[in-house]
Amino acid sequence: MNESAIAFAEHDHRLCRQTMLDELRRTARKRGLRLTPARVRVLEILSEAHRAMGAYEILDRLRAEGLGSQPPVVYRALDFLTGAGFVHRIERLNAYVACCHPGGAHGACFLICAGCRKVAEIEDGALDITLAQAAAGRGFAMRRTVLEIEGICPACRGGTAGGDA
Amino acid sequence: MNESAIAFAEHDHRLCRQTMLDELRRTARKRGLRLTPARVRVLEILSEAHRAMGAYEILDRLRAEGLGSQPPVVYRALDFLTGAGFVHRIERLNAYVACCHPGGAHGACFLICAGCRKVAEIEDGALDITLAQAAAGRGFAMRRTVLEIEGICPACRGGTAGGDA
DNA sequence: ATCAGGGCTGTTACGATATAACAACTAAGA
DNA sequence: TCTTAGTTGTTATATCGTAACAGCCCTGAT
Repeated sequence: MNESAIAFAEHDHRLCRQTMLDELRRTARKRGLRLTPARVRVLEILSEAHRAMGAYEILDRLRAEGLGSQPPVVYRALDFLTGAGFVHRIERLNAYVACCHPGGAHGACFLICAGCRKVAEIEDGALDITLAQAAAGRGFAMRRTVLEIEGICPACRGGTAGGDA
Repeated sequence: MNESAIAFAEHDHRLCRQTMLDELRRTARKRGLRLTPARVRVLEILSEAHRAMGAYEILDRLRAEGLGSQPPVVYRALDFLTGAGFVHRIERLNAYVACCHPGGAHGACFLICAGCRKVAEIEDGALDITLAQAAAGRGFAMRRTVLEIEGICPACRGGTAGGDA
């Protein structure tokens, strides 16, 4: 779960989902957060996809399963999961993606493939440091960062599709 | 016009606007772009503000001046100016800001002050390089970047207001 | 001088994303 | 058992953005 850009590599999504849900339950117990069906299901949906999904796209799934039918349902679940560190919002896409290394606050950077629409979250210490320096050097107190790189992922570059790995 | 984070420092906004417009006219002549009243006025409005403005906020101004009253008017002007490199979109805010060093394509990074809502564009070579390396090292072909740092600007930190410098 | 075509404008209509507000319910602790 | 904080369901609406099309105007070719 900690390789570079795992989302772009072939792997078992069911395992991702399971790991993620275990982690969510553990965190919830530890911090006294309440898990509800909609919250759990939204994280499941996102962690199987490895791509950013729009709120209304997620809502359609919930609706089909009888877990809610109005926008606030999904936005509330997303707020909860974002606050708990299990979901990130991708500003560039107005969409949401499951976090690859949940558990703590961390500066995230995303690689967004314009070919297959997958989104990979990367951790890069050098990047975090450079960014912190850029802000601090200008007397700016950094609070939250949005780092999103749009481009073409290895699979799509290679022509090996990348469709729904 | 090339200092760090000029938007956060006291300075004469009329000069900003004038410099910007001169540059726009020069570029337009050179590249055969057509300047229209709405396009010029949108850049004027943005370059006096030094903050991100929503499209509908700009539209209200245009409307008051008889330069157009429907959303497509302002979105078309913004598309033009963005394409020409004179305006950037701030994804985090769904808003637009005048470019501080127009003329060429460049990786931009923005400091967004949560206090006074001003937005400063910075150039940082180290940041550009680190980012390029982060992408390249993962086999990802970078095309466009979104770098936005939310926090508190020097003026707002100091308590010296920062309201409408 | 005229006319063809590309680019721009004005407008209607609509789609997509997100939130405010409030009443009703539920679970956990006093 | 009662209280209360948190959650849900729902209606309504705000905010942001675009498709589509008719008409205008400049420019360059004839």
